[in-house]
Amino acid sequence: MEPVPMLLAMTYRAMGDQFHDRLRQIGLEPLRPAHGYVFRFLKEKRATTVDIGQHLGVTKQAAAKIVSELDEWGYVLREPHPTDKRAQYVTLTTKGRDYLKFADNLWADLEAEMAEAIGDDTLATIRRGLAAYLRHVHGEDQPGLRPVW
Amino acid sequence: MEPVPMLLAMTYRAMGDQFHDRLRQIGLEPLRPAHGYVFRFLKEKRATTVDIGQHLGVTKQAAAKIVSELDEWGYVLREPHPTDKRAQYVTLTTKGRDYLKFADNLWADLEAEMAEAIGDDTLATIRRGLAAYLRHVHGEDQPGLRPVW
DNA sequence: AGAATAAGGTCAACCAGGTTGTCTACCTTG
DNA sequence: CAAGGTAGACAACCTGGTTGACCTTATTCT
Repeated sequence: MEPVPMLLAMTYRAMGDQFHDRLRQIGLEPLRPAHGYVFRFLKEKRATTVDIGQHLGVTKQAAAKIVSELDEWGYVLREPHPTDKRAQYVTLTTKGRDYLKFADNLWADLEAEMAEAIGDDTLATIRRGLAAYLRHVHGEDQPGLRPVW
Repeated sequence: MEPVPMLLAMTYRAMGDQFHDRLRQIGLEPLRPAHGYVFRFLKEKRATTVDIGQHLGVTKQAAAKIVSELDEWGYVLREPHPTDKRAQYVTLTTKGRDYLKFADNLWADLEAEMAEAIGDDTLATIRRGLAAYLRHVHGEDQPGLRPVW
């Protein structure tokens, strides 16, 4: 009997691989998951590199590396912080926002296919079940994403 | 709304972290997930380093590194292959088998707690749902575990 | 049988994605 | 206004993988 974590990991991989494949089929360069998480984070709030590192659960240095990649590729730019001369806000460029929108659609597609394969209700139960478990383990405070990837 | 893969990843982490913590509490040295997967694999079949690499989804060199660690720590030993003078069988020592048994119990505990937190039926649905999805994606041929870790 | 090719294992160089540690410039608080 | 904390850059290092070359033994193909 497969242990549950194995199922989780394999499903995660399977979805991620599909995502990656389709992105490439379309010719969009497939960034790493961490990049996607940064996009999603930046859509919500203006954030500094340190904020990003915290959200990702990595050191600020690691976050800085990711940010400067994204900058180099034109998905993001750093602008001076209005009041704090040390800090910089990292913000999504149009290219970044477009990528995110596209990726979100793709995720939705994949999820829809999953729903079709295993049933809407089953998928809904999985969602609720996992979310409930996470609440049970961590209480209300999310621990950041932390490198699974 | 959280994307599903995120839920999968976070749950995987959460369970893995708990496993790790408890193992350490008890004083058992916490090996990495890959080691555990090797144990589970070796319990079933006699295997060479190459087999292990294939099962794990990594190169034989990476597998060799893992195996020699396990050997060094006494969980495993290499014995000459009866008919093929190039090859060596990797087999579990008693220490390795004990570790595996212990770990399996621990996993069972964690899973039981999960069941308690979210309901037996929900957990069962998750199991079945994920397994069904994996079949749907890969057909019958398992692709090996591949580093999620 | 003998030659070409494939496969197991090891060694070595390298790479990616993190880490820690240190430094400077700036901010905040007593 | 001095003391301590924080954003960010730079550098050294670690881990867990990779690729490539090689030797030895097996297998396959004339």
